[in-house]
Amino acid sequence: MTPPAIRLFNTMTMQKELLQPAIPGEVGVYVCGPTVYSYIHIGNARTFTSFDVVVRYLRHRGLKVRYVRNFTDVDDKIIKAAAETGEAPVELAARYVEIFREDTRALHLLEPDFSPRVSDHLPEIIAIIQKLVDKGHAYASQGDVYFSVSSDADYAKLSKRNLDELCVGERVQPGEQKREPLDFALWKAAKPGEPAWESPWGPGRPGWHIECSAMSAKYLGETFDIHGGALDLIFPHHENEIAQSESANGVTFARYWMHCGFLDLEGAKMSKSLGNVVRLRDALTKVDPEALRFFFLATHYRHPLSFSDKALADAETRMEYFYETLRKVDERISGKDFGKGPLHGDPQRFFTEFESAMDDDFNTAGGLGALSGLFGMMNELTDKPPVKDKALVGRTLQALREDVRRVSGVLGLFEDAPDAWLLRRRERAVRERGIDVAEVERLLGERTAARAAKDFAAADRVRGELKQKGVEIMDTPAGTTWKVAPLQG
RNA sequence: GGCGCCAUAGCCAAGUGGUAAGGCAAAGGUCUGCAAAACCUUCAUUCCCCGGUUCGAAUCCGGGUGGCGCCUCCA
Repeated sequence: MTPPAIRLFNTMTMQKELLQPAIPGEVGVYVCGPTVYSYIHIGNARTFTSFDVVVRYLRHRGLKVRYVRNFTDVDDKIIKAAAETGEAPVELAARYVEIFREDTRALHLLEPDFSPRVSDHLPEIIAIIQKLVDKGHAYASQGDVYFSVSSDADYAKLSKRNLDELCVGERVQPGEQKREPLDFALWKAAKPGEPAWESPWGPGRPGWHIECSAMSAKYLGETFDIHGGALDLIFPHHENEIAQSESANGVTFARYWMHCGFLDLEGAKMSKSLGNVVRLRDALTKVDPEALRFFFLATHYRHPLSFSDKALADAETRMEYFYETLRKVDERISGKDFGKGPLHGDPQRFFTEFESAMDDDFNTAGGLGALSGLFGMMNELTDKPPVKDKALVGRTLQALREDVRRVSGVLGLFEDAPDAWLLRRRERAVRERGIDVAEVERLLGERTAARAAKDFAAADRVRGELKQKGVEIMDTPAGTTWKVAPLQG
C-alpha cells in the first residue's frame, strides 16, 4: 500500500508539507489538553474537535496513530479555584477531569490512547528538569528552577519573535528569582498550604510547559510527529516546550506543528473578563452535539469561526436534512439483498472527492461540500429514481450508505440511528418552544378525520392552528407526521 | 512597536496560477386535495482597492484600506 499523501500546514515552516512520519506508517500525536480548573468552553471544544478529526482521518488513511492528550492537573489556577471552593486542589482537578470526559463524550470526541496527568508524572518531570540543570540550560534559585532562555540559540523559532523586542517588555515580577526577564519557571517552590512534591530543589511543583515536555517524551519519544493546540499556545507555551525538550534531548521535538484558529462570539472575543464565555455544557442544552460538530467542521480548522445562534440553527437544519435522508435510505435498503452487479452512475466519486479535500490539510469544509453531492444522489435515487431497475438502485444506495458510514468514522457525524436523532431533536425543540404534545396529537387526529371525510377546509384550519403553535405537519403514505417548524429570522 | 492572520454573493464558506465547490436565505417548477419533505432551475463576467509579473491571477509580487490574533493566564 502506498503511503497516503496527506499535506498539512506546519506552523514551524508556515507552509503546507507532505506528512512523512518518522516511522513510516505510524504517527505520534500530542495535543495540549485542558487545565482542569473549570468547565471547558466552546472554543476549547472546537480545538479538541479539530484534532479529533485529524486523528480519525489519519487512522482512516491507514496510519497507526498514538494519540496523547494530557490533563494539566497541577497549576496556579487550580490552586486558586480550590481555595475558593474549599476543596483540595487534586480533588477539584479530578472532578473537572470527569466533567471534561462527560462533555467531550457528548461531543463524540474519541478518548485518546493516553491521557497523562501531571500529578502522576512528577518523577519524569523532575528528571527532565535535572537534565536541563546538568546541561547548563536551567538554574536553581531559592527553591525555584528557571530555564535560561539565553542558553538556547534558536529560542522563538516557532513564534518567530525577536528576542530583543521580547526583552523590552518588563517581565521580571517582584519576588521572582530570574536572572533574565525571559527566563521561565520549570519548578516553583511551594508556598505554605500549596500542593508540593519533594525535589532536589526542595518541595514545590512543576511550572507550566514542562509537563508537556516530560509526558510527550514518555508516551511518544523525544521526537514525535504532530503536536497540536490552539493558536494562542504558540507563544509562550509551545515555544517553551521546544526550548525545554530540544535543550534537554538534543533532538528535534515535534516534527509538525498544527494550530487551530479561534472561535469568537460574532466578532467579540470570548473572555472571562467580559463574562461572555460559553461553556460547552451550556451550548449543548441548546444545540444538538452533532450539529455543533458540523458547525465546527464547516469552517477550516485554521480559520477564525464565529459562534452565533443563526449559524447553529443553520447547522441543525443541515443535520436534519442529512438524517432525514438517511432515514429514508435505511428504510429502503435495510435488510435487503440487491445482489451483485454494476452500480448506477459514479457513486464513488463523492467519497474520492471527500478524501482529496481531507488530504489537503484536513479540509473538512471542502469535504462537506462533496457530501452534498452524495446526499443529493441518495435522495434522487430514493424519491425520483432515474432508472427502473430496483436492484440497481438498491445496490447503488447501499454503496452510498456505506460511504456515509466511512465519513462518519472520520468526521464523527451521522453516528446516531436516524430515527433516534430526529426524535431527540424534536423533543428538544418541543421543550424549548413549550409545545403541548398531547394537544398536537389530538389536533392531528381531528385533521385526519376531516381529511378522511374530504373536509379539506377543516383539515386546513387545523393545519393553520398547528402552524401557529410552531408545528409543521407532513402527510406521507404511512400517515401524518409532524415536526417543530424552524424559527424564522 | 514586534510577530502573524484574514478580506470571495443578502448571510455562512471552499478554492492559493488555468478561467468562481457547497450550504442557508430567496424566486420559479415537479410532486401534493393543499402543504411539508425531496428533486430540478435561477441566484458573484467576478473574488476589499490600486499597481505589477504572466499567454493567463481570487490565487504570485509591491503599495494601500478595513477587520482580527499573539506578544501577560488564555484553546
